[in-house]
Amino acid sequence: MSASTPSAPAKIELLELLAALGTAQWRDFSAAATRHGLTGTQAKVLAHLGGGPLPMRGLADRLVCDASNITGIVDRLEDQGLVRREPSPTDRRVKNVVITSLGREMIVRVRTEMQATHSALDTLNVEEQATLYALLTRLRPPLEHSA
Amino acid sequence: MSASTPSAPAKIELLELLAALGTAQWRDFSAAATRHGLTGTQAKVLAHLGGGPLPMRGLADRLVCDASNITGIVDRLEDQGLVRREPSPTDRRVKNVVITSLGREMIVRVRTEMQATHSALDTLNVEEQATLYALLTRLRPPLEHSA
DNA sequence: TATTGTTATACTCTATAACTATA
DNA sequence: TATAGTTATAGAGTATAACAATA
Repeated sequence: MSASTPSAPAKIELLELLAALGTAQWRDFSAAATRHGLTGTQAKVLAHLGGGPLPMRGLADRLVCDASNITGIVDRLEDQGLVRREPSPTDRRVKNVVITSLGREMIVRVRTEMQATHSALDTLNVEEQATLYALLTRLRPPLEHSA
Repeated sequence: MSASTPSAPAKIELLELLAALGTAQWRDFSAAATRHGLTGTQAKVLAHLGGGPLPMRGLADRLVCDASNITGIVDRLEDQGLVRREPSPTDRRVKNVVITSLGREMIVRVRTEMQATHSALDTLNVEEQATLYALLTRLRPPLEHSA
């Protein structure tokens, strides 16, 4: 049954494979976060803050959710000492969310504990990983602006 | 073979690309569901029931969540006439969840309205889709048992 | 006037624990 | 004893609407 020649898989199959993989990937990430006392969303926020501070509004854009939700999410992260709010020097309406050193340690730990995803990638050799990366990169832009 | 080999992307980059894609894919699916008055989870249940009836417990396994959650989820779907509960003929403890014809129409509509994902796939030619499908298939098994 | 962040509200999804009716 | 489904509860994420402070 396992056809070694995929001979143009139906689009719908590729779509659902992508969906199944995405779901599993998120589950893996969330499970790793839970092991460290975080929710998947909280860990995702920490990951987004790794590149530098972001205003509340910027986080809402990245999570693709209403801005009102960010208040509570950042509250809970701040309670755990993983981020802190800082007033913007240029716009007194804005609060920048900064990841703390503790938050940085946390997201590193979560990332290194995504066992399932790591082991899955190990089934591909370097050249295959490069091919996959190239194809996924071309898929990314249109999907990113989906919402 | 793509001429542009990105010189062995770091594993972490491939990982995050996969995560970003999975997130976008789920967002696209959820948005399509919302346009039809469903949540992403409700639409996912309908998708799982497309292959035939499943007991409550079977749905819990597929959604990878506690069985107690399924009661409410199926309740809300039943209120909308998209599924119905049927007693199992062989085990009086079991209730099989059956998708209705209305439910079937609904999930078809949701699937055909995943605009972003469809347009993303269109950026790849048939051969590239086959290559991607083959690579993702090899990634699937270990990821599926992640939780 | 428009934007940033917040609050209040309501709904859905989630896990845990305890219960029932079956097996 | 074990399993299927339910109920009760509490926490988290989500959208909507309204508000104060600032631009």
